[in-house]
Amino acid sequence: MTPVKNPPMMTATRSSKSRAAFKARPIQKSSISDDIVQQIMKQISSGNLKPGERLPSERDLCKSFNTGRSSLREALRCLSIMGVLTARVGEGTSVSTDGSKFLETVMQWRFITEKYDIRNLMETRISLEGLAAASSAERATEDEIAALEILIERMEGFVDDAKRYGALDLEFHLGIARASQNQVIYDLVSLIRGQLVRALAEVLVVPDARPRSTEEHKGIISSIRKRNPEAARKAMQAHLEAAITRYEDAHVSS
Amino acid sequence: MTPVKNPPMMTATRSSKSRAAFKARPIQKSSISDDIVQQIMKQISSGNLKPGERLPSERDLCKSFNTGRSSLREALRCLSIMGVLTARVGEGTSVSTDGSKFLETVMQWRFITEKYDIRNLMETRISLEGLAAASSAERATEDEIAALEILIERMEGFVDDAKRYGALDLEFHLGIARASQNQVIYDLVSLIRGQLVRALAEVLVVPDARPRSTEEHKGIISSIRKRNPEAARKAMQAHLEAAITRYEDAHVSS
DNA sequence: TACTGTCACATGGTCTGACCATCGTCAATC
DNA sequence: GATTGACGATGGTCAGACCATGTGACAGTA
Repeated sequence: MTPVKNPPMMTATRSSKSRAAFKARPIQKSSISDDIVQQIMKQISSGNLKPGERLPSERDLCKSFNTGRSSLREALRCLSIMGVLTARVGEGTSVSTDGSKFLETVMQWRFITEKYDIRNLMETRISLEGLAAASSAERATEDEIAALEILIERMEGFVDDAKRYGALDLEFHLGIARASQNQVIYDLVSLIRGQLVRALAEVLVVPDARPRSTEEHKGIISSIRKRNPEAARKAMQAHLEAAITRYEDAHVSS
Repeated sequence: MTPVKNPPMMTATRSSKSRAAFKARPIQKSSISDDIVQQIMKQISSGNLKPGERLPSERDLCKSFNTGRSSLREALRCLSIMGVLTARVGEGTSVSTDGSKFLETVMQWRFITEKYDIRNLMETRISLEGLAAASSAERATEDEIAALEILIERMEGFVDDAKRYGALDLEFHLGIARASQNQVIYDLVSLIRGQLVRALAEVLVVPDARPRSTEEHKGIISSIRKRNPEAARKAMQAHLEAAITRYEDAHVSS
C-alpha cells in the first residue's frame, strides 16, 4: 500500500570515483494504521465481518492489535470517512450497510482532484448510457418502465422550472441505468453524471431545451417498452448527442 | 459528510395504537477530522494547494485549524492512505503528484467491499473498450499504433507462457484505451480490468485461447491502422465476446 | 400496563504531552 | 573535496485524560 520509501534512486552519477554496485531492496515499512486498514478490509471482504455487524470497541481493538489508540483510530477514522465503517458515540462502530455511499464519497473526491474533459466525459457517457438503454430494453421490469413513464409525465409539468426539471432528468437517466439490472453500469453512469453536473445545469437553461429533451425521453422509453434494444440505444445516444449540441451552442453564444 | 445519525427508521409496526408520523431530519454533526479533510480537499481542488507542494508541519497545522494533533492526524492519515497526500518522516507532508494512484487505491477497495457480477463487468467492458477502439481508430497517433503492433509481435513469442501473455494482453488493452486520447475511458477500462483480473487469468489458460486471442488482436489493430472506427469497434467487441465464451466454456468444464 | 425520569456505564471524539525514528542541514573533521 | 557527526524539524506512535452521547436497568408515576 501507501509507499513509505522513495524508489531506489541509485545515485550512479555521483562523482569520479566508481563504486561497487550494491544491490539492495528498499525496506518496506508500512505504518501501523495502514496495516490495520488492510486487515479490516480483508476481514470485510472475506465475509468475516458482515455489513451491519458491530466491531469490538476501540479500546478492545487496541488490545487485539496490540497498538495505541491513536493508530487504531487513524485507521478506523479513515475507513469511516470513506464510508466503509459507521461510528456513533455511545453506540460503537459497525460495518456500513450501504456500500454505495463509499463509491459516492470517493467519486466526489475524484471530481475534486482531477478534472476530466467534458467532451471525453460525454463521449463515454453516450456509450455507457446507450448500453444502459439497450440493456433496459431487454431486462427492465414492467414496474420500472411504468415508473419511468410516470416520471416523464411529471417532467412535463416542470418544463418551466429548470432546476426541478434537471433533478427529474437526473432521476430519469439513473432510472434507466438501474433498470439495466447492471450494477456496474449504474455506478459508472452516476459517477460520470456527477462529474457533469455543473455543465448540464447550463444545458437545460437553454431556451427550448427542455421541451425537446422531453420528446427525446419519450422516444427512449417507447423503445424500451417495445423491448427493442438497438432502437433504445440509438434513441438514447441521439438524445445525448443533441444535448451536446445544445451545450455547445449555449457555450458559444455566451 | 459521514452520517452520524441513523436513518429515520419509522418504527411504524410498533403496537396496536397508531401514532402520528413525525417527520424529522437527523441532526448532522460532522466531526473535526471530517471538516479538515473537506477543507484540505477544497484547497487542492481550488488550486490553492498544487501537487507536489508541501503542507505546513502537523504541529503548525494544529494551530491553524485550532485543533488537537490527533484530530488533525486522523484527517491527514486518511488522505495519505487514499493517496491524496504523501507523508514522510523528517520530510513533511505534501500533495501527491500522481493523482491516478488515488483512483487505483479506491477501486481496489471497491472491489473488496462489493463484488460485481462478472457478466455485468464484461458487458460494460465490451461497450467501453469498443468505444476505446473506435476512438483510437480516429485519434491514435502513428507512434501509438506502431507500439501496439510491436506489442502483438512480442505476444506471439509468449503464446506458451500464460502469465507473461496475460501481462502483455493487459498492456495491449490499456494501450488502446490510452490511444483513444480519452482519459475517462482509460481510467474506466483500467478500473474494470482490475476487477476482472482474477477471472481473466482463468480465461487465458484455456488451451488454444492465446493463439486465437492473438489473431483477434491483429484484426483490431488492423482496423485502427486503417482508421476505420466502426470496424475497430466491432473487432474489439467480437474479441471480448469470444473471450466471454472461452471463459464460460472453461467455467462449465471445470 | 405503559410511560418517564434517573443513573451508572460503555463508547466514540478530542486534547495534551511525551518519546522515537528518520531526514535535511551544516559545521567539523580527515 | 569527501566524509562524518551533531542538531533541529518532522511524522509515527503511545498513554492518559476528559467530554458528550447512547444504552440498559431500575425505580417512580399515572
